[in-house]
Amino acid sequence: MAGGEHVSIWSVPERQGRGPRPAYSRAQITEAAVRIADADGLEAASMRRIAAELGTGAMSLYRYVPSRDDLIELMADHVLAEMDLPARPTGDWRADLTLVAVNTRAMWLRHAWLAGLPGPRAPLGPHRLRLVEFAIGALDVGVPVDDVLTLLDMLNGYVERVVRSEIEWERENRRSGMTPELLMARSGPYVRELLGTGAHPMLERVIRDARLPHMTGEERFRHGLERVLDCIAGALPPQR
Amino acid sequence: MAGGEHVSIWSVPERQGRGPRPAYSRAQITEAAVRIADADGLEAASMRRIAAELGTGAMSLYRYVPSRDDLIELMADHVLAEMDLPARPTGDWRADLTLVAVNTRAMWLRHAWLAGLPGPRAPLGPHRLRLVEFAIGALDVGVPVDDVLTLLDMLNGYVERVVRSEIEWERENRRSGMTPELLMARSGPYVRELLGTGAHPMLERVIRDARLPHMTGEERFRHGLERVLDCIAGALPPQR
DNA sequence: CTCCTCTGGGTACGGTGTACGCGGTCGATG
DNA sequence: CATCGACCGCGTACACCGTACCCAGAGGAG
Repeated sequence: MAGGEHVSIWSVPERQGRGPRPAYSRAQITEAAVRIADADGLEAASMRRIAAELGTGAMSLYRYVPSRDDLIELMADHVLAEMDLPARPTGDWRADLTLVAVNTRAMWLRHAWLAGLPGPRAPLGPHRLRLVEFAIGALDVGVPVDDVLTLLDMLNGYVERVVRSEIEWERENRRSGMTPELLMARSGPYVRELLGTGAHPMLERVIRDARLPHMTGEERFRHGLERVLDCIAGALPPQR
Repeated sequence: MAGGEHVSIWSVPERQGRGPRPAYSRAQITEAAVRIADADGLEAASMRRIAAELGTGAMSLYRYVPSRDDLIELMADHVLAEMDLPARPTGDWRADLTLVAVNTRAMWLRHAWLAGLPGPRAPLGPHRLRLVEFAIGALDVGVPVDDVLTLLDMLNGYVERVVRSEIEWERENRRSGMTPELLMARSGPYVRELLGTGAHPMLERVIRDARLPHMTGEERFRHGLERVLDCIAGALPPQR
């Protein structure tokens, strides 16, 4: 595959139709990679292992994809296809954005490796395009387009941050093989030492008063999401 | 260094004081690693290269740090020390949060590798602790602790998301060695094809009407930040 | 002084992404 | 239809990674 020259994978056509018929396809390779990444993490989805999953050699994949980074971009867009949204916004922006947020969280939890990807660049993948179309359209309720973009950054920022921390927490549990309780107990001495100094009154207060940390991830997320949507509502012109 | 058993690097003391005097220190190693990561990216900060920077062998570092992941956690907390904040919130929550947000952005731009780190787990590093103390304290203006946490997730989510995309955009420019204009021109055909289908009215509208994309990163960030702070203001009980 | 822990450092192992080159296969062209 | 060259799958090779394990020697504790 031509190396280094391309702008983004989306401008590189899959094939140009001379020579023998390809035995695989980008979609096939992408699906295999996603399967492995879901099971064993993104770093396990190495070119060799993906190739092995397909029954071929590592270097064969480079006939289909310029580099592993490009393949990862394909993976990221591929899983977005799972998110099924109405063809166009329903007119109820709050319901639409809730749908996007909840679906995004579910997808990130299903594909935890999404959390480790680089930030959002231009949304050039077809499925991402569809998603931003829907989201922007949902908030297209008489507010300047710049404000729509900002509000969506705020919402998506909240979603991604909270889900990232959920994922990280779960990974921590899995990695150490401990129950949450045991993990708490392990870090207990350090935290107790921290609190003992009295230099962290807010941390103390959070541990004493906050209810969020005792809720399930789902509850915590929905609760915060409503707050964020309230904030957005306050920034929109009065509806109707 | 004892492997695998520890909960977090913060509960592993640096030394226990028998035998010969250590030639290096965690701080020294961390600083060298940060220097390299700033210059050439996180993946360039390999154990071998960090060790070389200090004039020693790769395996010597493991006397100070259990693993590279732990070293990265040390790095992340280390750079937070650059953020100088007042000892305690000033009483003007909006000014305080602006300070945090602007400083966070500046730090991420200085240390672009922060964008690739795993999500926020429990804030156990000393500098991160200080930061969350300050932020929570700033918003401690008569609203339930849970709401404070949510609003901060929203604010930090916005900041991180926007800065991530800034970093990714800049990395793209650097990687391809192209000017932004040339890059635009390169992806032009693809985008034009997209718009030609008429299936993306919102994308079209953004390209036509949005002013945000034409502002500098700093302007774009400040502009959005004010919007987010407005949202937070709306969620607080009336002040005074 | 002896002992025993801890030091810095080397070697080795099993992985990684991918540059390059090979022989064989076929679609397009003469 | 014959031929040609682009494209196929794939193996080898290289430089690099994190780190398990081992060793000789330094130096505080008894």
